[in-house]
Amino acid sequence: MNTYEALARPIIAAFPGLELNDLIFAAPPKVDMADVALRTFEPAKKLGLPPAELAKRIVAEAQFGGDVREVSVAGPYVNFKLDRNVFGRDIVARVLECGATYGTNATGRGKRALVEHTSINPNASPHVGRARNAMIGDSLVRLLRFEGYEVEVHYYVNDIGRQIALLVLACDHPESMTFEDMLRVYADANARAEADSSFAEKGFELLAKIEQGDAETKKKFFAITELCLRGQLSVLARLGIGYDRFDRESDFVKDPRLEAILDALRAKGALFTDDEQRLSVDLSKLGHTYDEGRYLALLRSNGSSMYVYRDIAYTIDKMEKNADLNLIVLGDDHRLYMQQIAMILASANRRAPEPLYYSYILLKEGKMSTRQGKVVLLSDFLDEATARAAERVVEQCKDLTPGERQTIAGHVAVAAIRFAILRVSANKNVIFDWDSSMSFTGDTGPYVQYSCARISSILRKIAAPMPSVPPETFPVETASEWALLSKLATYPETVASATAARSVAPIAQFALETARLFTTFYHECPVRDAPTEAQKISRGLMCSATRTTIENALGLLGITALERM
RNA sequence: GCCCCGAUAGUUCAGUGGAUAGAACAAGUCCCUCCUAAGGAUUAGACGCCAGUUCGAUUCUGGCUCGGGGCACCA
Repeated sequence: MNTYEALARPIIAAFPGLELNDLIFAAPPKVDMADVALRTFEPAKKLGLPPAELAKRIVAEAQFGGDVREVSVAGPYVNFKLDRNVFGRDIVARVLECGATYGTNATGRGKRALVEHTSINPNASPHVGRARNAMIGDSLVRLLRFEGYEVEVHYYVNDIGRQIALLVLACDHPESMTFEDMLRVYADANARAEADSSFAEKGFELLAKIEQGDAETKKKFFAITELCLRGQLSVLARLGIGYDRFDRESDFVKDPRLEAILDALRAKGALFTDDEQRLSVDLSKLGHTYDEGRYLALLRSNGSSMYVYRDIAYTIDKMEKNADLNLIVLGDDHRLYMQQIAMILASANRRAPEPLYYSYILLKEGKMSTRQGKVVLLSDFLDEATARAAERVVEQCKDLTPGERQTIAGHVAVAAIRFAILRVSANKNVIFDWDSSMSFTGDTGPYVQYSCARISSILRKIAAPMPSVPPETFPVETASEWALLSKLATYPETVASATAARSVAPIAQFALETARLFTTFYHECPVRDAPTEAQKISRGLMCSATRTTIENALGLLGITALERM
C-alpha cells in the first residue's frame, strides 16, 4: 500500500514493536541530499531511544533490498538513495492502475454521511460571501464521497421568516416576477418596513396566518420562495454545486418531538416565561457560564414558534437519520447559536451535528449585506470572470467553436473563484478584491488547469500510443522527474489528512505544488523529443499520472481539469 | 460588556515540535526558430512582544500588544 513499504518492512523486521504507521517518510529539504528521508522522532519515542541513536541503528541493523542504493544517517534522519527507476515506476503504475480513484483511503467505505450546507434565505441572488458556505460544503461532500462515504446533501429552506413575509407583501403578482427583480424588491421591502411600522406589522400578521395553516397564505409563500430557490440554485449550479434534499422550515412548525425537549428542559428547571410572556430557556441551568446567549425564547405568547424552536425540530429530524457523520457548515455568526442548540438537545440526551465554521468574506467597506444591497453577486462575478477568461481562450483556441470556447471560459472562471476561496483556511476572514480574485496567473486555479492543458497537449503530440502499464525499463533520470513522482506518491496522505481535518485546503495546496513541480519538469524534460524511446515512454506516462492526480485533486475542489485553454 | 478568530516578506496566503520557513502578487533584470508565455529563469525581502514547557518552539501553554469578526432574544 504505502509507497515506501519496501523501506519500512526491513526496519520493522529489525525493530520489533514498530508498525507501518510509526514510520513517516518525507521529502528531504534538497533533492540531492536523498530521494526520501525517514524521520526517527516518532519511532524513537516508541522505542525509548534518542532519535539520532535510532537512526544510526537503523542504518547498521536493517537489511534493505537491492533497490535501496544508499542509506545514511543525518542526525535524527535516515536518508535513502533509491533506484529511482524502480520506485518511480511503482508510483506511476499505482496511479495509472487506480485512475480516478487514486488517492482514496476508503475511510468512509460502508458509512453514511449527512451534510447540510448553504441554506441561504430564499430572498435574493447569492453573493460571493454566501458562496463560501456552498463551496466549502460542496467540496467537503466531494471529499467524503471520494473517501467512500454515501453522502446525502441537505439544504434547509427558511421559507417562513419575517424576511420572506415582507417579500410576499411586496410582490403583488409573484407570477410576473423574475428572480433578477428580487434583490431590488427585497431591499425596498426592508427599507419600507424600517420606515413604516404598519407594513412590518402586516408581515407578522402573515406569519401568524401561515402558522395557523392558512392555505392561501401558504401558497403565496411557496410561490415566492420557490422562485427564489430556483434562481439561487441555478447560480450555484454554475459552480457545480447541487443538493439531494430540500427541507422546508414550514414543515417543522409543529413537531411532536419537541414536547420531549420541553419536558427535559422543564425537568432541569431551565424553562421560564419572560417579561413578554414568551416561553424561554435559561441556558445557565444547562451549564452555560456567561451572560451572552444565556436566554433563548422558543415560543411567543400567542403560542407561535420562534426560529430556534423550528430549528431544533429540524436538527432532531436530521440526527434521527442516524448517519455516521452529520455535518453542518455555518458562518462564524452561528457559533453561539449552534452551541445553544447543542446544549438544549443535550439536555434531552440528544446530539447535535458536528459544526464546521467559516469566517466571512468582507468588502473593503465592510461586511456584505443583502438587505442593503451592498454585495458582490456571485452571478456578476462569474459573468465578469468568464468574459475575461474568454479573451484569452479566443487567442489560444482559434480552432474551437464559440460554444466550446465559452464552455472553457466558464470552467476557468469557476476555477478562479473556487480555488481562491478553498485554498485559504476557513477560519480566516477574506477581503474580497475584484482584481486579485479575477487573476488567472500565479497561485490560482487557472494556473493548475493550465498545467493539465499542457499535459493534454503533450499527450496529443506524442503520436505513439502509451502503454497502460509502465514497462520494466522505466528511466527516471533527472531530479525534476523524481521530485514530481515523489510528490504524486504523497497524494493519498494528503487526502487522508484533509478528510480528518474536514478541510479541502490541503488538497488545493497539493494541486498547486504538483502543478509547479510539473512545470519545472515540463521545462527540463522534453517528452516528444526525449533522448531515447524508453524515456519518451516513461515521461509520457509520468505526464499521464500527473494529470490523473491533479485531475482528482481538482475534482475534490469542484474544478474541471481542461484539455485545452 | 461578553465570545470567537487571527498576527509569517511591501501585499495576499502556505507550512512545520526538529535538516537551509515555502509560494504568488507587486519591484528589478532576462527568456517565445524551444511539447500552450494563463509560462519560465534570476535578484531582493518575513515567523508581533515577553515568559514557560522541551534536548530543540515560528509551531504547544500563559500573559501582553495590535488587528478582524460575532452576539445581546433576530432569522
